Amino acid sequence: MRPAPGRRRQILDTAARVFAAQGYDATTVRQIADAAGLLAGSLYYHFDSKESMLDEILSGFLDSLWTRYDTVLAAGLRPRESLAALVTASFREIDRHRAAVAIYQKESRHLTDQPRFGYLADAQRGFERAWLRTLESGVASGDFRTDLDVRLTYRFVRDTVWVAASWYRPGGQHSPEEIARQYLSMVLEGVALRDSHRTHDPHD
Amino acid sequence: MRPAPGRRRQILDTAARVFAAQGYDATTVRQIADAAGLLAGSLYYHFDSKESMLDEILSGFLDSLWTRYDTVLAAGLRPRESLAALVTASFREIDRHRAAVAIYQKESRHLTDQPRFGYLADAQRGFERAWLRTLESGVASGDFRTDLDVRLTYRFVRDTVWVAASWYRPGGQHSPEEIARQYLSMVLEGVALRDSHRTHDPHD
Amino acid sequence: MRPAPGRRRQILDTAARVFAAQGYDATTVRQIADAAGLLAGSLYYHFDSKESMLDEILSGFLDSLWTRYDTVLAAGLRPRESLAALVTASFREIDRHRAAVAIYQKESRHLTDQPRFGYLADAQRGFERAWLRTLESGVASGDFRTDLDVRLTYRFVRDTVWVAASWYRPGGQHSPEEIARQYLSMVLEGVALRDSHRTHDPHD
Amino acid sequence: MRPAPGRRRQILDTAARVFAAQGYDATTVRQIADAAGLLAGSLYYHFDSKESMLDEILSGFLDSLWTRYDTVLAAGLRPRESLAALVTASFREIDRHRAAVAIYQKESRHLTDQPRFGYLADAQRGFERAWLRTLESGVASGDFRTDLDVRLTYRFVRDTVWVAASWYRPGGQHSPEEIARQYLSMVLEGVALRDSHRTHDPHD
DNA sequence: TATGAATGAGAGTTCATTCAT
DNA sequence: GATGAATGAACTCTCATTCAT
Repeated sequence: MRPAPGRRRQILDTAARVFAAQGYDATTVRQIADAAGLLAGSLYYHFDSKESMLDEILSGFLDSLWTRYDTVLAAGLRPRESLAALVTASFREIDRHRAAVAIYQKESRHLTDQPRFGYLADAQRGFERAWLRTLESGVASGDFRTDLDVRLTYRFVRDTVWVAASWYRPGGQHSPEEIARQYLSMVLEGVALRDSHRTHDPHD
Repeated sequence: MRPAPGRRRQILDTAARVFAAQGYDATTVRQIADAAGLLAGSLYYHFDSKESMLDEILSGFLDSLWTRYDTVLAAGLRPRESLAALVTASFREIDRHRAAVAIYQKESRHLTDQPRFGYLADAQRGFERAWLRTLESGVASGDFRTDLDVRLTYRFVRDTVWVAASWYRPGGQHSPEEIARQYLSMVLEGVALRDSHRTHDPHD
Repeated sequence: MRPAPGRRRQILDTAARVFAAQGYDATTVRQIADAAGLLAGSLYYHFDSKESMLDEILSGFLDSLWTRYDTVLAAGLRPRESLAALVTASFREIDRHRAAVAIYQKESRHLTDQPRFGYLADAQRGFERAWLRTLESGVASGDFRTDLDVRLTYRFVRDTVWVAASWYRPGGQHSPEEIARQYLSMVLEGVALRDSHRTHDPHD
Repeated sequence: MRPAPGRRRQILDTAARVFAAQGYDATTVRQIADAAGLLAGSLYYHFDSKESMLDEILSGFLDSLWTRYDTVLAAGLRPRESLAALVTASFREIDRHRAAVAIYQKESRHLTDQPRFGYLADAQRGFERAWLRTLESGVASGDFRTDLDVRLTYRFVRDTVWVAASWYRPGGQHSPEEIARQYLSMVLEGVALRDSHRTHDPHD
């Protein structure tokens, strides 16, 4: 009698894993069905198209991500702390939705044109606004360097975080928080040795 | 009026552009043919298959890239200079082979399994060796920080450079050298403001 | 109303008929589909490929044929009876698998090179062994003539039987047994009139 | 200045060889061109289509064959000698036009429908008339057996000769005349041993 | 005579999707 | 909820043929 809410989720997770591994276009619904243990046709009882699976995967991930981002942005933290919180939140989402993140990175660019995926462009604009605001207020407050192109810096920070999804394996030796800390250290303090590194650990 | 030794190249460049924009699997040979100004079937006069176009695009790019990397690695530079030279060479290649780089990033992961694209895995191992060696000798020489996970740093530097291909547009306001300089500054010195930034420009 | 375990068979029989009539290469899967009453693409729900249909047709025929031949060869008949039994069995198979036999004759020569159809060469060798053994023991026993090249005779008997598939129509005026009897009479006794033919029918 | 009459012939012979080996439909004009040492497009300087090559091969063979048959039929031989002469003429043609004969046997059945190849049906009817007349006059003269179905006997004799083309290799150990003699002996006298075989060789 | 490049029709095959059971 | 069979559009690729050079 239960409509089996778990089955849907399970199929969707399977689909996400396969999409992430092979690419959306290169994945056939049969492969998803095989991996989920039913026949291709049966998927259409749960979803009305392959595209709608993709849609649900991506929008689910973005919803979850924005919930976290909004919390951070609403907290009124100082620029450095805000940036740290955004990065940490991002790595936590990579940890939880690794497949979705990988799909997002591979497919989002050419999906944004389709009306159905208009929210991808919205999200993109949202990211840009959030990061830029954080960076600019950091520059204003004297937390961040002035001599860098702020758009370039924005891209640098953004990419720096998200590409980690392409190699990060949940359950590996690094926790998302640990990775976030190291990434933040590199982004903020740089890779080159300097005096401060000799005397004390630059990250708390 | 020459019967076109360049026709092959022109078709290949077109294919690369379309692959980069839409993804390899999502691109049809008709789209390539349309963009190149001939019929789909006519492509097969010049190339064996869609896959062999991809092959030629990727291997051409990697050959070119390794030629530059090898020159840098053979120069015996000090770690900081070596890293700077590798980054600059990378941005120059991104500038020259933007489409190929984008394709490489999107498709290489799932292509490495196929024997035909085995050289992708070779290249990957080569990158790893080159970057790690550079970073490790920099750590040993006191140029780079000791408190960072070197593998993590390798991935950070590597990805940080290559994702730029996803937004970089040749002919824009930044030359590859200029972008390389700013990236290097961020990677080496960090984004956060510190004393040295106040008094003088740490790069050039 | 059964969902059709017979559908596969029916499609395969249709394919065999079309292959026999037009030749394998000249037959399109669309023609097969039309004749079977479905769309071309739907054939691939039942079969892997056009080639696998051919494979199944030929191997099915050869299996059936060898079942009969083995029975005859294991019976330990005297050479004349053995030859008669092989010929009769052959005509019965022609009657039952006319299309497959026609395909076998037209296509087998150039298929034997392909690994997938290696069993065709095996069958060929098996035929040769069976017929030669029968003929040679008949020569030894004094049943068959000594003055003929035994390999030439083997080919004569073999071909003489199988080409009949090219004009034989099941359900015509001659039963396979009747045709076998007349063929055997011609092969064994010849077409020319001789004394024995004047006085009595040499074959009962 | 010579239009190179030899080149045409050479290409046509090459085409015949390839058609015979692989089947007409399975042969591409490129394969013919490769084997003849020019490019596919260049064939169309000599012939106006692939089909016209086939046409020329088959009609050339049939013209040659009928020239010989007509000579035999016009000679007013007695039935046995006439049959012997036809069989011998056939084996000589197999020897001279092996490829054409093989093509004729494989392809003629489904070509007869096409208007262009109407002469194949004519030839078929001509064969039937010639052989039947010979056999019937032999039956009437007491040379051939009465107790056999004359149409079946016709097919038997006809097939018996022509399938030899499928294995005969010119320049092998048997001359066409030798093969004709043995075939005639089998067809006329049979394979079974009888008194006459013990005392003298039935064929001169 | 031959080449190189292209055409255009059609081949085998794949695949998302539908639907009666 | 799931299956088995089918659809129909689109795909990659092949190939006979054309034609300017």
